[in-house]
Amino acid sequence: NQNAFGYTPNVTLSLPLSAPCLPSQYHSLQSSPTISVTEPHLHQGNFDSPSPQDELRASGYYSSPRPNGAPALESPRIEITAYSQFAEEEVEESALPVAKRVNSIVTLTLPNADGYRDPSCLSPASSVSSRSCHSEASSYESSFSYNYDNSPQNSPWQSPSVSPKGSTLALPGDAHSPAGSPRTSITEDTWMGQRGSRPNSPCGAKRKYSFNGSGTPHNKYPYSPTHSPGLSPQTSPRLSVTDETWLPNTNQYTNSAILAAINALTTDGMVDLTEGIPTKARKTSLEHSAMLSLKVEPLSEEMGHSELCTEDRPGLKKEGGYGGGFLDVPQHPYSWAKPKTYISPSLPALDWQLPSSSGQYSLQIEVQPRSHHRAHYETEGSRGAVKALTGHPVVQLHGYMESEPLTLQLFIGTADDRLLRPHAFYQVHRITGKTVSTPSHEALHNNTKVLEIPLLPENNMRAIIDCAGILKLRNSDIELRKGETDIGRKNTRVRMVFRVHITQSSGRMVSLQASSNPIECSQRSAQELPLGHNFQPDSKVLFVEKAQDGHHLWETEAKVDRDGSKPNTLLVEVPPYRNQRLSTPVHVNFYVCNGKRKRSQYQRFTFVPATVPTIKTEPHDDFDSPLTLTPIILSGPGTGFSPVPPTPPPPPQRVSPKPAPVPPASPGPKLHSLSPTATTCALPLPPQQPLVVPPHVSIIQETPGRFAASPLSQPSTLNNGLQSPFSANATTTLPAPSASPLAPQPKERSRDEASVPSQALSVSIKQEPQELDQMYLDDGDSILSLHIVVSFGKTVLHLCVKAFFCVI
DNA sequence: CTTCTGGAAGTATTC
DNA sequence: TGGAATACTTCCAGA
Repeated sequence: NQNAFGYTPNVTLSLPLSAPCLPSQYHSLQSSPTISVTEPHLHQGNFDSPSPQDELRASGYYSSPRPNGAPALESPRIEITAYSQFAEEEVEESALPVAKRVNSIVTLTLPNADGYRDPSCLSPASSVSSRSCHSEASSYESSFSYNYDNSPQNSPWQSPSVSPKGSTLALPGDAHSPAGSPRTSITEDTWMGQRGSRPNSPCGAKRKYSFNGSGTPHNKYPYSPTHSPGLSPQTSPRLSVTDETWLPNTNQYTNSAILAAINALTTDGMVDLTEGIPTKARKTSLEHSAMLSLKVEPLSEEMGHSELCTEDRPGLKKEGGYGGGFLDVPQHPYSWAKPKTYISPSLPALDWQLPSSSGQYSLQIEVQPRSHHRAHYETEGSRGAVKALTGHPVVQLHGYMESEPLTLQLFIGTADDRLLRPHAFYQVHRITGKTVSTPSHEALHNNTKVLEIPLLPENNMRAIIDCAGILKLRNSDIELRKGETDIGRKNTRVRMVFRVHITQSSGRMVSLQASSNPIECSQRSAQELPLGHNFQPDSKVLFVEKAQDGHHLWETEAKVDRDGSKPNTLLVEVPPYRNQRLSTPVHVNFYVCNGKRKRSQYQRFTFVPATVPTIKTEPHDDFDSPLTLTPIILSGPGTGFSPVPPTPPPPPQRVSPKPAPVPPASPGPKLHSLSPTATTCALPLPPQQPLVVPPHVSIIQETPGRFAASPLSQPSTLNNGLQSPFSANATTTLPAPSASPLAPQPKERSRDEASVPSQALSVSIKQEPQELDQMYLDDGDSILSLHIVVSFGKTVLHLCVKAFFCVI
């Protein structure tokens, strides 16, 4: 657990405090889980792991993971969190005239040498072109930016109602004061110079990827504290969590919080006591406190924003300053002038786990992004928007009947085995241009860039995400940030995370979140790893069973049928389980291997007793929708390939993410949807079905996302996910999952198979629709063959399952 | 001329 | 400890 929750962004210090009069509206947020609400089990795909900690937090999704397992405090509290430099920038950009803004940025205090030259604001990251620092686009965007900085999450001291310049209530560091105070100036040239030079690599020399960072030669650090482009020492939310992890005891923790508070109140400009020292080389409570800024969670946050607790808080939107004449830029097609729909002060931190549905509302990713998208560096031009197999990702909010438009937020999150959180090495990048149909604008939430997209009732609260690209930040830059514990190397998988905040008539706000399937962002990985394609002649498929202690109990290479394989297709025969007489389902894993370090993620495969003829494919992370069939032969992607000696080092076992309820299989003559979260095809099975090899093989594949709720009545050819009952999120990863070797592994899951009907052959697929090109059943030789053809970009994964039964 | 991409060379880290 | 293998970034060039 320590590892799993050892660090989490944000949160950290939770001190019981008396809550100042809080607006009821906000109070409810904190005190009631309703804000983010809903029962845990409803969140499929949003939780990475149902750990005890999670349970503890079940009552409020807002709470961040606590490494020590301490339950989140229910009462008002103050969180001490790294302050985001971005917030500041945000303010400036959105509230000040361009000229002024630039100037302000230029004068930002750069207490943190290792500051992350945040691309997001000053840089290319936020502009249409990643190469331009202050492009028109950038300016334009900023005019629409919300002032996240004012969010209580960022600073309890700043009131959203503060003037656009936020000249008052400056936080610990002047750096956060938009108005800007005397500081070292940073010109664009300077900025450019830094980022432009390859040597940017902070260390210049080889770096050690040790968490303690002791190996980081800070003296070689090229960045001068005063030159860092607007990076505040506090850095990311992760800092907090990290702090917790580092802090051995509560006392220290508390002290740190107090120090932080003191600093926040008395320091003019962040004073980094340890300035100059490599972040990772100095993780002491004191140090942290120095970098921390007070942060109040929703509940207590209000205290600092009481004035904002009213229905109308246009102030939060920069339009105030914007409309007030600060900026004279063209109006965006979409009017963001509906403050009511946006209440930043109460927005949950990005690292908080939120449900995808609550009550009548459900935020779903209708069309999943492709399994890989090459992210671009700041030194490169944009590499375009993230795409889906067919078009672009699509997100829709279901159950919302109001006429008020809402704002859909999008940020790039992690895709590892830990709780979802903003990815430190990737940022969403706004894409504009004639090919983009969806308006958007960028905002900053701590160190995370957030793309805000309108969700309009007239569009059925559905948005086509064709405006989001992914920017890759240099590992060296990020790793040196104070508090950053993640390493970038081989940490190239991300997820698009969508959020929507709905303010109900009661005043309560419901925040929902839906995360996409993992997306591989590195060029290399996308070209070499078995991502659903990239199958090579020597690719092999291995089945592995591991004991709890990690050692291998069984391992065998699956036989590949080259004759039956087609280009980009691997036809694999599921090997018989070592024990032909199972009494209970057995979980094993399989993966595709293209070479020594080129392996796909583990894919779960479950052998079940003959009485339960089902196959479920369970792709990694997020899904609940299983594909249950009675298979004998499983065909995968790739072209035929020859067996190779197995070489599987047991990858880290993944902790089961969200407790996805297994849809109850309902026996019936036809395919139909069994649950809102998964489409299931249930076919009646012959009473006594003869099974070959393994009496019954169960493949469970899961993927995060949503599914078509419509019943599948025609087990015939299905075209593209969108129309397929299996649509919704089909990802697939059967034989060739898309993942990096180091990527998260299949997590423990025991619930899935449990739902397998004993008398019905059920097939449920929950994958990216766009990736599921077609599915059809054909009756041949009394053997029902279920073919699932899933395309991964250029390649196609062909899953063929044959069973001795007939479709009725 | 700019942006989008696919490739791949050059550099940094690991093995 | 040096070379090979990998992974990460930066460049190039064509569309």
